[in-house]
Amino acid sequence: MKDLTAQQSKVLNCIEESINKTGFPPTRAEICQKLGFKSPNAAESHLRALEKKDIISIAGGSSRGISIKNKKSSSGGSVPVIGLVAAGSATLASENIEREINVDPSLFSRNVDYFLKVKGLSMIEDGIYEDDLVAVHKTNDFKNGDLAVVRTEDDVTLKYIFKENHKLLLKPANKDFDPIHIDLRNESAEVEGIGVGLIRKN
Amino acid sequence: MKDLTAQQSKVLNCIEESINKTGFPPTRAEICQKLGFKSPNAAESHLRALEKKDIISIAGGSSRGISIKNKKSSSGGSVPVIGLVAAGSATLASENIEREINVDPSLFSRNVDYFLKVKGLSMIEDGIYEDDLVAVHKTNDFKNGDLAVVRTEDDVTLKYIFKENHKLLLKPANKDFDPIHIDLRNESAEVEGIGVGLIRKN
DNA sequence: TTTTATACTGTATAAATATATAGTATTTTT
DNA sequence: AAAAATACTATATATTTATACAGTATAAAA
Repeated sequence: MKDLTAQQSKVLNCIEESINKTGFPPTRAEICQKLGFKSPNAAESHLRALEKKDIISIAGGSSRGISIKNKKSSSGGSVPVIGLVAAGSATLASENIEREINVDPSLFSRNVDYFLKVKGLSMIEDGIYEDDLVAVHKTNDFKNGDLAVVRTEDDVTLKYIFKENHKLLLKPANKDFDPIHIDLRNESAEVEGIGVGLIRKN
Repeated sequence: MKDLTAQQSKVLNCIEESINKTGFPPTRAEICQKLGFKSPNAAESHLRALEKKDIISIAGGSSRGISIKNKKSSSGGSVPVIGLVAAGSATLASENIEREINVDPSLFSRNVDYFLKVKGLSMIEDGIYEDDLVAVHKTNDFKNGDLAVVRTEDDVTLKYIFKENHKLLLKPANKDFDPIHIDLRNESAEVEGIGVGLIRKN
């Protein structure tokens, strides 16, 4: 599958969010409003690009006629649980999958691609504990303050993310932990996804 | 739940079919075409009736703004979500059920009978926040220190429970809240169930 | 018995919406 | 270096769509 641009991902996310939240796809104007575009044609052309890449289909002549293709498992989706091995990669590689659980896709605001089993105490002040399962929506798009799964050069970590120009701030929710500053000119870092929910087992 | 008439069922079917087939809800005109009505108001009034019966919701002022409520998906154990009304009863009475969600029964250590939507901040120090859904296993059996849903004489509350002879201690996880002491010789209290897990939506 | 709900036709229209066209600018691909 | 794709603003408009209003008729509930 062809890769999506950052903007195209945002538009796709916007569509997903609308369907999950309201039950129906957005209009061009609604996409513009959510993403800050000032011309309906901004949304239109992104939609056409997504259609060309076979990500969505657009029903001509009908309002809100957007549907997402290859929509995997509308109900009873089986979602893998991935353990964060120290300094390991949180990919969907089968050796990292601890188990699979069935979740109602409508449970969380966005589609859940996997659950990340939390290691460490860096987020305890915001109620995210060791062995909690954080529901992760795979995307490289985020807003400042989002709970993000970030792959740095030598680690995969769950933190609040803030970006300003070439500087990335990964902020823990634990005063005993220091924020991580990353200068994207020197180091690489990639957002794997954002946390959209949490499951805890007592 | 009120019963639907034959025509209302047809309209509801038509909506479901449209969502499954196209990915978005139908317009009034499309409903008319499919069911053979000649006036858009035929569809409109059926939709209003379905809305009144709380089967669907209609987003005013937007096209195709129809969504089906309590959309319980096909498979898996469906578990109700109960909102804790202030001083209300957390029974499984249908009027308290906010929605139903499907969960993998193997997710939590014990069978989940319902989810309790948390109100208040009495447990925040242990990572249980407002609007979190606590998975509750219905039982009146508990161990000291269990997270319990307790019905007191004038409230239903979620606290850690400790029992010693005729004294019951309900302990919050928030230093701003005082523990509740109940003398079972004077007051009644009943354990509705114990918390076996938690789901949080961001 | 009167009201309310159901079940429509028919007409009309303001508002919502898709969509085309004309530009500008930057980046990526060929 | 040229072409194509990306990423928009800005304007316009035909069409889609929700939705109100005016009726008619029947069945069910109060």
